[in-house]
Amino acid sequence: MDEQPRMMHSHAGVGMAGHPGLPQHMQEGTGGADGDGRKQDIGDILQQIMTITDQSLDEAQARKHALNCHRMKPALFNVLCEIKEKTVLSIRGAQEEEPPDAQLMRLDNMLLAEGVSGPEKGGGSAAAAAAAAASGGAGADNSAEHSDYRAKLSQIRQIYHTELEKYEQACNEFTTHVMNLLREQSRTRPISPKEIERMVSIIHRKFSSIQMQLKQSTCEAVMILRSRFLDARRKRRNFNKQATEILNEYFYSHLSNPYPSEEAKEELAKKCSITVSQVSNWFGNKRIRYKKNIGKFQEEANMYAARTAVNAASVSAHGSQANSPSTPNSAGSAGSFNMSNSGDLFMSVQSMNGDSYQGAQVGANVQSQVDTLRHVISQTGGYSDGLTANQMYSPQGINANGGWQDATTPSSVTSPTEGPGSVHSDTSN
DNA sequence: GTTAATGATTCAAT
DNA sequence: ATTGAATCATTAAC
Repeated sequence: MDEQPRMMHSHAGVGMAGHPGLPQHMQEGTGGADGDGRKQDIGDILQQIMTITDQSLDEAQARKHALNCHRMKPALFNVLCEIKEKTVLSIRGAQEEEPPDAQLMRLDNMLLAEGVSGPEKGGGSAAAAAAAAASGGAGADNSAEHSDYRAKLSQIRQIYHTELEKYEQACNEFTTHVMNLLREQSRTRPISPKEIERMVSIIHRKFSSIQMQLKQSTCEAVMILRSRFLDARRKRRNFNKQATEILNEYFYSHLSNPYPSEEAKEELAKKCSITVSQVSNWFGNKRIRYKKNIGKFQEEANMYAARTAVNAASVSAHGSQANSPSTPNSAGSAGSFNMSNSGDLFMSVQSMNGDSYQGAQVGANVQSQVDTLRHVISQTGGYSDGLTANQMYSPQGINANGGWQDATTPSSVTSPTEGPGSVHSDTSN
C-alpha cells in the first residue's frame, strides 16, 4: 500500500525534472517575449535541468507546486502531449499491429478441443468420448478408466480456470491501478489519454503472455494425461466369444485367401463391434500364428469349416456339392493362402484356386465354399483314403506348396498327427 | 506364480 | 498403405 505514494512521488519528481526551469523562470517574472530573451530562457532551462540532480527534494517539490499552479500549465501540457503522441505514434506504428498470435490460437483451439476451455460439461465428456473411441475398445467396460480420465481432466480444467481467473483479476487490478496512477500523474506531467490507452494495452499484452504460459502448461498437462490414458489402449481386452467366432469363421472359410477386403473388414468390424483396425490386427495375428503352427489350429479349422459348411450347404446345397468333388486332391489347400508358386501337382490346382478369387466376388464365394467343404471332407474322412486325408491338413501340404517359408515346420512329427498332437508354443514369450 | 493365449505395437519390406 | 514378423503387455487358465 505504501508503494503507491512512493511511486507517485518518484515519478512526480522525474516529471518535474523534465521541465523544471521553465515555470520557475516565468515565475521569476522575466516577462520579455523577444527572441533573444527566449533563447536565454531556454539556456537557463537547460542549465537547470542539468543541475536538477543537485537540488534537494524540497526544492523540487516547491517547483512542482509552482508548476501546478501556473496558469500556462494546461496549454503547455497540451503541447507536450501532442508532441509525445506524435513520437509515440511513430514508434507504435513500427511495433504494433502484431498478427494474432498463431501459437496462442493453436493453444486456444486445442484447449477448446480437449474440453478444457469450452463450455462446462459438454466439451469434457466429448473429449473423453473421443479418447475412448480412440482407445479402440468396445467402450462399455473401460468406464473406470473413462471416469478416471474425466476426473483428471476436470481437475486440470478447474486449475486452469482458477489460474486464468486469477490472472484476469490481477490484470484488471493492475490496469486500474496504473490508470489511476497515470491520471493522477497527468496533473503533474503531460500524459495524453492515448498514452494511457497504450499503457493499458501493454499491460494486457504482458498478462496475455503470462496467460499463454498457463495455456501452454495446461496443454502439456492434457497431453500427458491423454497419452497416459491412451496407453490404456495397450491394455488388452479379449474380444468376446461371438466376435472371435465370427472372425474365425471368416478366416477358415477364406483359408485360401484370408485377406479380407476393406469392405469385408468393415463388415466384420460391425458384426463384432470392434474397429476395422482391430480386424486387421486380428487377421494379421491369425495368419502369422496359423502359418507358424498349423497343427495346432487343425482342430479349430475343422470345427469352423464344418460349421460354415453346414451353413453353406443349407443355403445352397447344389453349388457346393458340385464343387467339392471336383477338387479332391487339392485338399492340401488347408494352408493354401499366400502360396505363390511351385511346379507341383498341388500347385496347378491351387493356383487355380488362387485365381478364382481374383475375379468376381462370385468366384470368391465359391472359393470359400470349396475351402469349407474340403475341411468337411477331410474331417469326415471324405473319400480318398486316410493317407490323403492326413496330407490334406499336414503342414507338409503347405510345404509342398512352398507357399510361405516352408522350412522349420516339423513335418515329420505333425503330419501323422490326427489333431494338435504337436502343440508347441508358437509365440514363445 | 507360471504359462499359454491373445490383442496391440513396432519395424522393415513391398 | 498393407503385410509379415517379432515383440510387448495383459488376460485367463492352471
